[in-house]
Amino acid sequence: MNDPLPQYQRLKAYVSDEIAAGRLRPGDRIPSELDLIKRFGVSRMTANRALRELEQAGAVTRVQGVGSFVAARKTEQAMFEINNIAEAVRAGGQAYGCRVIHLAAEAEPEMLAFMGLGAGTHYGRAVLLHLADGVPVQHEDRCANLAFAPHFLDQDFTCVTPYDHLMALGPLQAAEQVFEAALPGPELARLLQVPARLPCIVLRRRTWSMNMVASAARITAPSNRYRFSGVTGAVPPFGLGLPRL
Amino acid sequence: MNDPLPQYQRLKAYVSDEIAAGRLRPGDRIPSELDLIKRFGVSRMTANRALRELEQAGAVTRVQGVGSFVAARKTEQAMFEINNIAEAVRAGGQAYGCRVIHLAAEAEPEMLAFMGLGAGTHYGRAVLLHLADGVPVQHEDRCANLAFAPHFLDQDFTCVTPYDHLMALGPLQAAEQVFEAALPGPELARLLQVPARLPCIVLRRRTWSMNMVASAARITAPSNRYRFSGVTGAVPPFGLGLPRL
DNA sequence: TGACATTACATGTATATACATGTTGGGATC
DNA sequence: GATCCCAACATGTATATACATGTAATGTCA
Repeated sequence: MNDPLPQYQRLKAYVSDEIAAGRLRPGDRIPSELDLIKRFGVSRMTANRALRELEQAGAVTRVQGVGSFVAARKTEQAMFEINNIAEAVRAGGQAYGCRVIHLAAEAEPEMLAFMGLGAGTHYGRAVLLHLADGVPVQHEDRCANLAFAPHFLDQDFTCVTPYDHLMALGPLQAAEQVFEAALPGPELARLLQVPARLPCIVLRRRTWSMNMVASAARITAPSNRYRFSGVTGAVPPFGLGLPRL
Repeated sequence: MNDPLPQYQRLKAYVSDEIAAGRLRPGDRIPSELDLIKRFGVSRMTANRALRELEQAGAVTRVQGVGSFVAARKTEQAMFEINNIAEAVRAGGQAYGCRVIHLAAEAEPEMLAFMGLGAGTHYGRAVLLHLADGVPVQHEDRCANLAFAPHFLDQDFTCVTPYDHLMALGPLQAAEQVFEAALPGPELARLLQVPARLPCIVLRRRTWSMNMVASAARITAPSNRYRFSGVTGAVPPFGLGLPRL
């Protein structure tokens, strides 16, 4: 019925499972082509293809003459700038701060529906206010899948952003993002310290990792304090012409 | 000094240059592995690698038993959904319409600065109102580089969206997008037929093609009538079953 | 004319082999 | 002990070959 996976796919799955399971961590040396040949009985070209494709996928770094290693973390960069708000604030030369508004083991029904997970799954919810030089720039209502991040609620989010914590647990597989505009409403306006009639941009995001929904978030930012932007592709003047495919 | 390019890179460059130059257009058949073997005197594995990597890069679609083709529009798909508004409306089962508000050979200074092009370049500006079942869903203020799209102002935008026209002229290289939230202001509110206090989402976008800025646009959409969304990466449980927002 | 087999073509994967390039460590030599 | 050379290893690329799988067109036969 179902064909067996091609050999090179099996090798890729083997290596990326080791990474996903945490047995191989960023910077670790992964099996060389010769190792894979001996372990799986394949030819070198097959092992080479597996490792090369893992490199192209950003999961692995290869250095000629030295070996292959688990890549640091480039995956998230490619995905329309899943921004680390703390880094973005600091990059602008401002001081980053965070206030924890709410922390609970239960999530709102609306958010749960958004995450698309059924009953029997446990959630952690964190409502945070991100500050730049003390001024609120983003309100974040995040719901994490505790099956993916068991210690989500134990984090001190004034030090470690949800982004940092979740990213450390596994590579980002996919992200869905929806942009909307909305008025903040009285409570949000108070938290963000903006007039209730100031339009805010609302980003709802779901991320997948380790073959499950890792977390969902609703991020609200006053449009005059924070903008979501992204560049995809290679902008010519720097990339010397067409991005080499 | 500089090593010659590897063979497979030469093949990739050859094919992607043909695409970039417009000699191969979306849907066109590209040289088969056998063609490349005969033309460049390489082995089949080398031609295979070149075409396979072009496929992974999204430039080419390959069908076993049939051939390889210039990818329809996967490029733009990968770039955070540069949506064709007409298609999006029709996909929702509504009738698409477009009203041309303004058409001129001059662009606003603000837009010109945004495009980042100096003097001596010619621009065409089109202000359009996109309708779904007669209801305005998007206001588009677009400025095209006439060096890239010389016949931009001759288009009948009630039939051909700027997207269609520009996409037909060359492959998308890069896109920059900024999302903001704003109130529409009296004139826009009148055009969009919404209350002046309804928050709208504003997307400013620049696109590059053929090594130049192809066009810039400011797209305004009432948040209750249109949403910008995108998925990046592969959503795990085989793609399906995520609750629509 | 319609059904079916054949053929040509194209891609998908896998192997064995070869040579090139780069790194590293160990051992011989001075 | 310091230096240099070389072997072992790892990746990078290329080739010839093989078989599998899939599509499309063609020709044959009823």
